[in-house]
Amino acid sequence: MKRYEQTTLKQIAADLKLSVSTVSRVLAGKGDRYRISAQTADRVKAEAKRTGFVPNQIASALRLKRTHTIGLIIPDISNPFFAAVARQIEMEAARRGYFIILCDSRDSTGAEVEYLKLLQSRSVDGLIISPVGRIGAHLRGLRGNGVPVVLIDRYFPDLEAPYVTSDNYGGAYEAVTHLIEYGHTQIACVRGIAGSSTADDRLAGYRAALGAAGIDYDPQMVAGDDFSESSGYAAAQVLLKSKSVKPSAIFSQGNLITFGVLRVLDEKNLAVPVDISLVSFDDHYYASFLATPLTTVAQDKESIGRDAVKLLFRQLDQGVDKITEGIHVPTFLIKRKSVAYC
Amino acid sequence: MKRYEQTTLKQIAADLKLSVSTVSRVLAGKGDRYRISAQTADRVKAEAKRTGFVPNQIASALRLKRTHTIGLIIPDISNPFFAAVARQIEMEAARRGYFIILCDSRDSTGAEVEYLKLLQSRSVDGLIISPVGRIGAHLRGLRGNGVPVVLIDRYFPDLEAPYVTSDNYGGAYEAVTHLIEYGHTQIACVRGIAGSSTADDRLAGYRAALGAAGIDYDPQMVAGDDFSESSGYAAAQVLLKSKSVKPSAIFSQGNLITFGVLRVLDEKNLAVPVDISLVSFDDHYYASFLATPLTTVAQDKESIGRDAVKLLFRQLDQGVDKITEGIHVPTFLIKRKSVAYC
DNA sequence: TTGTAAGCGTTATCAG
DNA sequence: CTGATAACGCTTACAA
Repeated sequence: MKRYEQTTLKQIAADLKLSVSTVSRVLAGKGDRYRISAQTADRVKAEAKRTGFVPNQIASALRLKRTHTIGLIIPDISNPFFAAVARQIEMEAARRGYFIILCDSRDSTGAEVEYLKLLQSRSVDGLIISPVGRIGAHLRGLRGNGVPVVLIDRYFPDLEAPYVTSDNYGGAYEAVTHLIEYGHTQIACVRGIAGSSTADDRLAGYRAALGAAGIDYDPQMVAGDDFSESSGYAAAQVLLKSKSVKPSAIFSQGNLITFGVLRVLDEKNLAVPVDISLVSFDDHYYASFLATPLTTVAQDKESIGRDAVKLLFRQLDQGVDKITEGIHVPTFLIKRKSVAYC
Repeated sequence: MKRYEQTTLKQIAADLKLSVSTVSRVLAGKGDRYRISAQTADRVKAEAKRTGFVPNQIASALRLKRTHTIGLIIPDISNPFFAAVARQIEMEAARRGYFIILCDSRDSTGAEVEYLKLLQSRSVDGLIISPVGRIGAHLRGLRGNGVPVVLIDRYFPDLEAPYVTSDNYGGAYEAVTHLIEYGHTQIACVRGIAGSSTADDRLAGYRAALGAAGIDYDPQMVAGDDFSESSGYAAAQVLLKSKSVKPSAIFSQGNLITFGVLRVLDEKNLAVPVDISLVSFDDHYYASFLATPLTTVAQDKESIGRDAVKLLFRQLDQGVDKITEGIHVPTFLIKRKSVAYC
């Protein structure tokens, strides 16, 4: 806050005819260690309370080179998945006396790179990021400089940085296998943004499940550009309009995508699951109340957030290069009513 | 970031045998104003680029008493309403070169007060807050100190602080009137947290609509403790179990509440709208895909976020006491299929 | 056109 | 037990 007439150590010291160091030590809780007399300590505390002293963390940060701030860059805070993860991260950070600077990259690589630079000039102590593009290089530089970084949701195979993500491969495998068990062989996949580990791993899981069942993989069965509603909408349209392909089931890679798919289904008067079966990544309250309660692959957002913070602080404690671990948090398939026998 | 060997003005100055002030002036883009020769300016810029100089905003903030940071305190970032507002706020702030420190108060007054103190010690330049409790006193103190504050979603009638909120009264009035037009007279209201302007105004709108139609207000028709799903669930249960009251329609004050209500309806095998009609505050993608597409009161979250930032910066420019304006952003009723004739 | 020096508020080191 | 002093990195009068 604009600290108009904020009390400072110096003022308290002057008022009490003590030195700033003494006041600092008392107020920093180091009175005992420096054997400040109980008397002076009390006087100082009283004066601090009287004047409403609030320590200036900016000054402290400058001196200590520790801001107690961590930067959080995510593609879209209004996506329920990221909102839930962000919430968990904020809580875990707060518990440890850290603040979160929230940066919404709007799925733009440019914005992301810009944020990275700005956060650096804000001297954040660490960074949790769900990267949009392949900014491995940038991050490598940061890590090389000793800045702790944790990737969430998406990671780079070629960047030896710690990350936390769902077991996207396993989740997709389970979802598609579920579909196959219900007799489906013509299964479409509406994918997220190509090149992201999230979309790639889910696609790999999809292919593996198909393969395990002896079903040929057909690239025509895959569509979609990113994780947005509009991409889901467009993809579902081409999938359902196609002459060469006739899906009896759809595997959607994300919650927003699913809305797009549902919109197309709605427009075409296709009912779930009688006309077409549907499984979606990401779970939410609403999934059970949809026209057809949705079968979903739920992600453990709390664990993702918690583990991300844990990995970040471990780097802070033990050094950046000691931690390169990647965590794949298990998903779980919630069976509702959007899958029927083919 | 932990700026291990970060370049500083001093280093560049030493390398170039110039003074820090010169380097500072060039790199702050004030070369012209101080008539630094193009020559030296170029040398400085080149060296800055070569060494990857990033200005230390912490030092700058200490010197200038401006952190370019604004604190955002909200009750729950995973509530889609707040997530959307937060996103807008972040974007507007970023446009102006400001960062957002995100604080999730978990609807706890204690946490909120704590955050307030911490943000103060972080010297944020301003504060946007959706208050949980009646912390008017705290905020008054801040404003008295010249700290810009904007309230969102909820406001205090007794605090002359600027705020931005939906026209909750009007939105509720319209929703309930809509119900009445469909012949309902036994309309229950599942409310949010008592004492919040949001819940109070929506209740007032509800009562006014009833009154305008000559329907008596029955306190038994009102239940609910806060804006959570569990509160909605509990409230709907008492409402539907009650002997003294038989609602044919429900007006839910929030999106999470609505999930609770739906859960009860589901358990009791009550269908919307044939057995009971339902209107809910807050709109979302999912509302149109629910078993019964939901009639909702949509809030203009973008405007709320945008206006909040606008009011904040106006205070920054013109002084805190100049701005005390309250903005009520219009809502709009989206009619879908959850309301039927009684 | 450039340099000097003071100061933002804190903390750490050294001294007593 | 307490104090003086330097330093963190930057900005800005004031000088030259």
